[in-house]
Amino acid sequence: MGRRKVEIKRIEKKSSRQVTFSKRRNGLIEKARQLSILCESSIAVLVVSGSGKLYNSSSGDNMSKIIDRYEIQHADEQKVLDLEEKTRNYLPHKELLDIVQRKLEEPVDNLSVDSLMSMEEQLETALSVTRAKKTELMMDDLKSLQETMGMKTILGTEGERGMSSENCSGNKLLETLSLLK
Amino acid sequence: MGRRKVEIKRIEKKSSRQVTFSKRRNGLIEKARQLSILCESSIAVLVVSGSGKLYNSSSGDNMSKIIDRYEIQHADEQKVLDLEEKTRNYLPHKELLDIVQRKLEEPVDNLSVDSLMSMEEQLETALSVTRAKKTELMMDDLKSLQETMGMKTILGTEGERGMSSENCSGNKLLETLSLLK
DNA sequence: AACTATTTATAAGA
DNA sequence: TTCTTATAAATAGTT
Repeated sequence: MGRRKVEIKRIEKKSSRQVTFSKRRNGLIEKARQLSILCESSIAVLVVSGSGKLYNSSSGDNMSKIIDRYEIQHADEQKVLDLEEKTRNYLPHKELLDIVQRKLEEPVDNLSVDSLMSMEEQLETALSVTRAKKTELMMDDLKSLQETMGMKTILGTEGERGMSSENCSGNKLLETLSLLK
Repeated sequence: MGRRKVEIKRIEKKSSRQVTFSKRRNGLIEKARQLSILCESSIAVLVVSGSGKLYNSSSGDNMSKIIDRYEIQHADEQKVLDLEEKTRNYLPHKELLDIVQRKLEEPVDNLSVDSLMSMEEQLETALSVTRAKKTELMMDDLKSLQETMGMKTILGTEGERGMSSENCSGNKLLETLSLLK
């Protein structure tokens, strides 16, 4: 939509690339805003320019909420796959937490940016491992829930009486799952 | 761009809203893809429908990298503001870390999804506090760096010899800052 | 899921 | 950068 059709490939001329970047970025964000209003939805757009500058917009809800919603769905499932590798590559939890604890007890003046950055990294790992464990557990729950469901179908609706006590977390799980998909 | 002009306000008819949602969502994601190619940029689009379903796309780089880039810039600055409030509302670090440590030592079978979710929450707080402390320190460093810079201007380029040892983290800080904006 | 009349976005030029 | 305008592209309503 312009004086001529453009192929979708990198624009070589830097000045044109910059002008197009600015125009289309605004266009994209405006489209996001419209969609969020027209269809009652929450939309986040994050744009990182070639030079690393960040542009972002969120409509319908705030950015953190939208990103959280993404992470609920994706962060764990990826991380559970390489959980073992991660635990191999990082300190065991006990050691890690000992270190964090010692660090946080130090008076602020003795902390360096470097040590805090490293602590941040390690806490993130602890967090991702915790999340992965949670996902693991939820998957197990889901499996036994599905088994129970299957059994219910065979037994008819009266079968509920036979639900085993191991699956008592099913209701909480269902609540959680309804958030997930 | 259609048979008639539409006002940008919630579409009341559910079926039309759903059709428009689907068409415009695809349009938005395609626009993002084009922009990322035309202008060598990385773009994330996250869409949460009214019913809570998530659609997302990333082009130019993977979603986690783009979200990380956003969080480098935003997560901390907000959190440093209500750092005091947060530390008031949560367990002191030492206690928290004791609990996390005990929990992580338990055999997996004894962990419940609930306790892991709570641990996750608490680790996130520890993380945000750690980040806030880091930001605090960096701000302090920045201040003294600016003071040194000011002094250099007054003293001329030969003034470098006088840089105080407290500011030796300045170079590292500059590296970090260049990532931030 | 296709079609097409229109509107909207935007490429190039000023 | 901002505006103008010819044209391409997206899409609203229809089938």
